[in-house]
Amino acid sequence: MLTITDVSRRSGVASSALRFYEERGLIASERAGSGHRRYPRSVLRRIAFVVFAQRIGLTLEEIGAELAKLPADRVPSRRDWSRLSGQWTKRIDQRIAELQRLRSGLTECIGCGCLSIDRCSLANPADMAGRKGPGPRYWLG
Amino acid sequence: MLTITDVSRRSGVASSALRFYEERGLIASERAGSGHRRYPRSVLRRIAFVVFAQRIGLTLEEIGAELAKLPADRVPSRRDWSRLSGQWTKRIDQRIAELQRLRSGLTECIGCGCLSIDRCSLANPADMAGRKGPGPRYWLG
DNA sequence: GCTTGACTTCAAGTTAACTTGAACTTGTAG
DNA sequence: CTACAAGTTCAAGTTAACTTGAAGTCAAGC
Repeated sequence: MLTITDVSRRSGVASSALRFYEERGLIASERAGSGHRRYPRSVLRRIAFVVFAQRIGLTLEEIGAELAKLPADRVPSRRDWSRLSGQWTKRIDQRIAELQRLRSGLTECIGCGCLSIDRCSLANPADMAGRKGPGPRYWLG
Repeated sequence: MLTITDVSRRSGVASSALRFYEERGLIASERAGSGHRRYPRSVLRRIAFVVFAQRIGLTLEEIGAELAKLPADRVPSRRDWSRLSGQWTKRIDQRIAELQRLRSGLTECIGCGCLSIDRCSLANPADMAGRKGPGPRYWLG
């Protein structure tokens, strides 16, 4: 069993973040008699999954939903993990496609002078117009 | 000259956001005798640039720095705009490359079982380890 | 026995990019 | 002339993902 500092060092995730993840139900810990956290080795893979998923662009809430699909009664197998990440390929491809669209817009659109908002579909794509509710635009990408 | 509501409707950007952009120095306005904002048509292109740049992943601060490179004494030409966006292609390509790296990691890495943080370069890439200072990891991607 | 370091909880602070609300003024249609 | 929509400023709230600080407990070495 590992202490929180052990896990932090091995995962590169700060211990404050580990406590935060626990609060959010992403990881779990047992407690030593003293009340200190003790982690099984398997938590490292779970944390790796979280970090990986974040890089891809999932929110912690989404990640939590994914992790909830894992079997609770045993340490997840290789197969369990790969089932989870099956959906990600699609998501990555979508994002790549958007970036490529933006990329071609750079030459075609800004270059040609059509970047005038109402005529240019790149400047005001559907997912932009379709946003609703408050909150920073940043989170809606 | 356009009112703030005109500009908001034509750009799809809320008027509160337009005032915010002005406060940040991204756009400017003249004032009618009443104190109400009046915008020249050219502001629409400037706003389009901001929106576009955000989709690509630049922060408002970075965008402001780019916009500062435009000539202040005249309405920017097509050429002026395309000079600015010249750097973006590189940035987009880098992001696409990272996503593709992550994508192949999905099958190669999670699938094979090496997603164990210390052995897996995907779970702990260089740019991740190299982060320093406080603040949420989200902003450092 | 005592200090030092690791751990705990809980509340509050940080960041970017806005939005919302309050309190007030201006413009326009009837 | 009177509504009422649209504009203004300024302060404070919102979101996600954490970090930081306070105040206290636990463990190991000298």
